[in-house]
Amino acid sequence: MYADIIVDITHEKLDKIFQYRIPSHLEGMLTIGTEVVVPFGRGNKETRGYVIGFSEKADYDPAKMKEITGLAEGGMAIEAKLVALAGWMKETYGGTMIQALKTVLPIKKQERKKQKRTVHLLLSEEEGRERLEMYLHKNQKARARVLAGLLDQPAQDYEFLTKKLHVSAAVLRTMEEQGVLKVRVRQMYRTPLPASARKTEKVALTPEQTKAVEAFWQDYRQEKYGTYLVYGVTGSGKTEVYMEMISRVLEQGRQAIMLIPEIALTYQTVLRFYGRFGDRVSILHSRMSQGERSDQMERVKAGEVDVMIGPRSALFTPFSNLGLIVIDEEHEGTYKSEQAPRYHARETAIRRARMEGASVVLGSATPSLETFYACRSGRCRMLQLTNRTGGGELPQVLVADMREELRKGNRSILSGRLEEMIRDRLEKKEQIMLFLNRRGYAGFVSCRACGYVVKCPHCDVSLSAHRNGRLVCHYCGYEEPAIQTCPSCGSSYIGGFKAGTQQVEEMIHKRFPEARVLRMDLDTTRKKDGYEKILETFSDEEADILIGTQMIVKGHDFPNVTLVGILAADLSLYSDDYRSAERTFQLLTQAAGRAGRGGRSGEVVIQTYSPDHYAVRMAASQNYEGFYEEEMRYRSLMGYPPASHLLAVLMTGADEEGLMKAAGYLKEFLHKIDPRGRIQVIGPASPYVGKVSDVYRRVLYLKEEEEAILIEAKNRMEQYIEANRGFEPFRIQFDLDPMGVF
DNA sequence: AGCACGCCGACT
DNA sequence: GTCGGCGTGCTC
Repeated sequence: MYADIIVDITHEKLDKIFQYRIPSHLEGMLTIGTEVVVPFGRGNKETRGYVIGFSEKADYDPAKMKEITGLAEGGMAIEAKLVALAGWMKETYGGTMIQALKTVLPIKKQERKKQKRTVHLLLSEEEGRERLEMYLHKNQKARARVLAGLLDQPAQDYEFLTKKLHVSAAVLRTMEEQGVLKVRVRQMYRTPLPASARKTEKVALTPEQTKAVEAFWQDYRQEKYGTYLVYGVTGSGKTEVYMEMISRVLEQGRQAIMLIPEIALTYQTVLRFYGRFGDRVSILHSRMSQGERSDQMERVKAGEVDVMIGPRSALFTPFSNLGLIVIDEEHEGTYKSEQAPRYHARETAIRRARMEGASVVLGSATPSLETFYACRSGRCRMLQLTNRTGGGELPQVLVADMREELRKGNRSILSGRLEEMIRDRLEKKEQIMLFLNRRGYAGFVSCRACGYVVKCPHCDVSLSAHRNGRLVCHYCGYEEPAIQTCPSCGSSYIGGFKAGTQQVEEMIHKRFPEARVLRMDLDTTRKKDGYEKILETFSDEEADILIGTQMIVKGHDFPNVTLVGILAADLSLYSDDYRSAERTFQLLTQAAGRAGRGGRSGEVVIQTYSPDHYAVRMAASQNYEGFYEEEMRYRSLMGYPPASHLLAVLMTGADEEGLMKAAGYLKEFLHKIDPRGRIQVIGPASPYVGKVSDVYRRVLYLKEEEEAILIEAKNRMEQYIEANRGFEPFRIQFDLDPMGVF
């Protein structure tokens, strides 16, 4: 009997199974997922690794095979089921097996991954030059390279430096001993868990909510486990529905996971769960310390917890009898991981549920196209909530055509209509929210006179203005020179949008000097508790107007808000990726849902240069399905997800020319393995940020209807990259169905 | 990634 | 001849 081990070193070349003999003192003590220490490499260096299987026969010369040293001290075992899930994640999303195993491990014992190493030059310019002379004289080429690099730029990223200059850790270590440089390691900090809450009463469900719960329960009782979408307008009481479903699953002796996009925004939700389920509930979030996290995991393992609430990573809570996974606000982009494996929590949850015989419940007022598409094709069952529980009316939405304003001579960022309404609310002592959606804004160029937006003739996404003034497509690399006049109407009011929240605040101060204004954006919330303080102040009605970015649109009801102004709907509409219309529709709908929550009727003003765009029109009429139909037509036409699948291949490296060549080789290779041209290969394009601290970036996009074919192509590329030394100086990452563009 | 092996220039 | 740096190959 031999143990199959994945060693804890992230490198493509080591991304395979190593077999070890099991010493007699460990017999019967190892299971799949156990963390062990093994001798590895020529020096038999003690290395950590995970047991991912056992084999009867040796696939490697048994005479050369080494023995497992022992169990890893303080090691975290991964549940066997989660090891299988990690295998699927590696296969589907790319990356190494050890990366997949570590993401599936809810608490990492060591913080190594989070450390950032930088190299600093300790010598003065003059001393450095002298030392460089000496190195060159002694023919110490690697040291000379490093020193020359540091003289050019005295502080550099460790990984970047070793890759770019092709020097080993040993060289840097020697130079550190010589006092030439210093390697600095930066750590993360910790914050504690919130205090517990008082008991909340169980609320009686409305007939509609009951219907949704019963539809789910009918299947569940018969052990029919599936995927459901709770599709309900803002304020329709989705959380009550989740809680009832969870409570029934718990009665069966099973456990539940509830995923939420960001803990801070749903603090109130967490308190409600505490109130309902008491201390059988636990939470997990990014700002909790290592100790706090492992305490919670201990409780899970001891069977003291039945419900885990948390972001994406909470999906991997090692429950012994998982029965339900709920994903609230399933359309949110935070469910997609930014690091390899770049998994999507929704798909991964569905996979985990299928492996363990559990159900998945997704919830949203504006479902992702993926989920709605799944409902249409029968892979997901829709449970609809159409009424607001408080009986409140949906707000009335007005669209202000900013082209018209310009024609009338109004060049400010506030339409006459909105200004008038703000004045009216200030007089009535009602509150106002002004929303500037800058997320995803990528410097598109539009005409303020007619609304024309410069687009790529090949990809139908907006072109972005680069620093050099040229307009560039981030999908295919198409370029054209900047333009001075609008090709559509001849106006010279063509250019990028420049206003930020500060400018809006200043403008409001000038127009309404008596109004008390709060601003919420990255600057004002960076301070500790800045976020909560601002919301509290506004909630206590100590301010009349709240100006903010997308962070003001979700959670938190402000009953006295009767007017919501969306200043520039176009900002997210013409960001340069294929999801921009969807994101805009979601943002506009969610922002509109902020008005009139307290029984009073609310109004929403959407300011736009594109009043005819379907995302704006459909959001104004709160017509999700109308939007879905239009948007799916576009996605099908262009072959974007979910109509088709898209695989981004992100390549980074210091050598721009070599990078371009490598991307070319990879594209050629794809044509070779796909002679019938099923897969459409686009690029290599220069991403929005084409260069970050001297690291160049290039992206290839692959389009293909069938996911399995793209995954196969990814695997072939991974093999090809590993087998060819030419790719060594570059980092290559895969992203299946990316959320945005690079 | 990180270690040892072995090649090759520099110096005693 | 020997010392020591640096590229190369391999890791159960």
